[in-house]
Amino acid sequence: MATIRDVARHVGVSPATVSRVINGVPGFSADTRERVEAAVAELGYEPDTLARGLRTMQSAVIGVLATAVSDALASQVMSGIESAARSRGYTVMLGRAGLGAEHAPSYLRSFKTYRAAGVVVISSAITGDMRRIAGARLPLMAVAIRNGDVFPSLAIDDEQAAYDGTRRLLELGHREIGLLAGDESSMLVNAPRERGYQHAMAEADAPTLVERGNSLYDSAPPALGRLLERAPRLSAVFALSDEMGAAAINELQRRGRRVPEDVSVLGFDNTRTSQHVHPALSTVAQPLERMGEQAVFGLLDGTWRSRIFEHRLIERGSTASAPSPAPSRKRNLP
Amino acid sequence: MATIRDVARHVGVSPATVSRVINGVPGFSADTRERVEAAVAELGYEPDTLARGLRTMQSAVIGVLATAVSDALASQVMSGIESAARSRGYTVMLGRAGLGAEHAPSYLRSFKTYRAAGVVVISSAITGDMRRIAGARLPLMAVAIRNGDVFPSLAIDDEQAAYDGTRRLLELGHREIGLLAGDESSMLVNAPRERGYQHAMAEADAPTLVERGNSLYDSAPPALGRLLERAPRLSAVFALSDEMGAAAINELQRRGRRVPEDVSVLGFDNTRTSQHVHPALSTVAQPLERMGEQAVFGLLDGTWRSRIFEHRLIERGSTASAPSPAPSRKRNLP
DNA sequence: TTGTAAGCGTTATCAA
DNA sequence: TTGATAACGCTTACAA
Repeated sequence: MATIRDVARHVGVSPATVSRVINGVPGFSADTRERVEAAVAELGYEPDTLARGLRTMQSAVIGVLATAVSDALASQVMSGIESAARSRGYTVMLGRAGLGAEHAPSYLRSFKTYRAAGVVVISSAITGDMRRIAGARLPLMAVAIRNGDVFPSLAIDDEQAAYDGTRRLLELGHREIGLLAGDESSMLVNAPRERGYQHAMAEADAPTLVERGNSLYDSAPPALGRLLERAPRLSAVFALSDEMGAAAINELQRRGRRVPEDVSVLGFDNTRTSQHVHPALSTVAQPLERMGEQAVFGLLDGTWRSRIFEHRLIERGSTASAPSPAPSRKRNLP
Repeated sequence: MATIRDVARHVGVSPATVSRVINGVPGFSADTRERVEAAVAELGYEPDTLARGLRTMQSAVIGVLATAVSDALASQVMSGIESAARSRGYTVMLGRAGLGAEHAPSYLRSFKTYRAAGVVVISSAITGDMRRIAGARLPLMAVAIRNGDVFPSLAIDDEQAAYDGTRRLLELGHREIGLLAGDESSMLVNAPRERGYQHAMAEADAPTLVERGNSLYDSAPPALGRLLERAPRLSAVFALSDEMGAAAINELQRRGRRVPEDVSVLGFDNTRTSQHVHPALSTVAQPLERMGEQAVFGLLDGTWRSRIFEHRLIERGSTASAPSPAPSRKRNLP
């Protein structure tokens, strides 16, 4: 591999001059510039990132911390991160924090010693510990989760979004709406969503009905079972994740209920999973890729301030008007 | 951030000694070792990866090149890569090559200047171009794709796997089995799979029936439509990707056919998508995570030789015996 | 068992 | 407009 000295020698200038040309630092004639560029091309010279990073005390990497790398939501955010990073000439370093964020410290240390420009943390909280490890040089920014001003984040207003989703179901004439919530470990995103649901239901004077899964597919059927046991005639299910929403659709159909004719299902997040069921899952969308992009731009431009993104209700085939209630026997008695 | 000199000064030894202790290079007393370790802990010293990499001419990073970051198959492989890398103290650098591998060169160059220990390329071919850019120092290893001995890879025997899948469908009594194939751009994995299908069908003297999608969900319904048009009474569909398989199940049900009672559906890859439909998709499984792990171990241990992994048929709810043929009118005529 | 010193490939400072 | 030089933090001969 050619070094900057090789190029310098080849052109007959000093390494410093070559460096200036490469980095666009003023201080060279148009002539030398051309000759340097020619030599760079001819020798196939690539600046050594490690040496440069050592000298400048920073390198062109963005760290990413996801709870699980094969998670659909995280994948979509990462997709945005990658494209933004690439557009700025940065590369992405990937770390899996684990469900309890147990690997976060070691990855953070690693990112720090690589002199990463910043780290985006996907849908898990930035703890004081993490901040302390990262230190002043390494800005952290959370995506798809927030906690007031405790840490900088790019997220939607989960409470409002869940409120809007519930409202829509209510508007469609549903009253018995079951909530498939996530587990305690992700309270920062689940609690506000639950509040949004509770709020809308209270406003409409409708009875609330909550069962808890863990946001993953397999947790939904049993939770749905419990919902159905408590409210056999429920006409809508609001799942706080698309995986649970997809599972709800499938489980409902397995139990002989039609979706959306008998019961409507609404999901959350708009991950690709929502399009992999039939009928396709209506869902409360977060602009995940855009959030990923903006996170790296924020990190790189030094404007790592929190921002709230617009959520959006996407209605696909899984939601419809509530079925007109079957005539109740009692009332029909003369 | 503390440097190695700070630690040295703190202990009252030379930087060299500290370095030796840290790297376990023989040449220090038990006593100094303890004192150095204490100082390291006290100062919170972390060796600078960049400086170390510059000096040793290599760094603890593994590059990953995926066609798309948010792809389910790639995600699963990456999951294995991450865990193997972490177990060896390596970090993962992520690159998205794009469908036509258009970004592969630039990422490869980047990985090279970071002095990565190796690169794993997920389900796309390693071209001569890529090899040339990587040079001798940067080993490349493909996963979930292969091409004889043209490049080193970890993959299943796609032809045999598709053959086995088709055989199983045949054993279940199916004869009219439609194939939902992928597109030309991924021929290295699709062609052998198609051959496997053709081979099994020919052996059984059954008519072949192929329509092409692009491996993604949305491409399947139209392709399935064409299949159904050509063979309205087909009793099984073999999809060469789980997304297409999932889509086939949903589309079949939408058209009023029961799965698996009327038509069986078999998928390919065993990505998480296969479990997100109802009935759950039977599929030909590749050990994706394990392949990812083994790829990094191979890269790191310098044994980057091709290896064929065992595929496995996973039967879930989407496959069953062929329906007994409805009595054909003609034959029933006396 | 330990220390000295050189050098990895850059860039920044200073002088020309 | 250019060049010499030092320094970034580390490892590794080589010397003691």
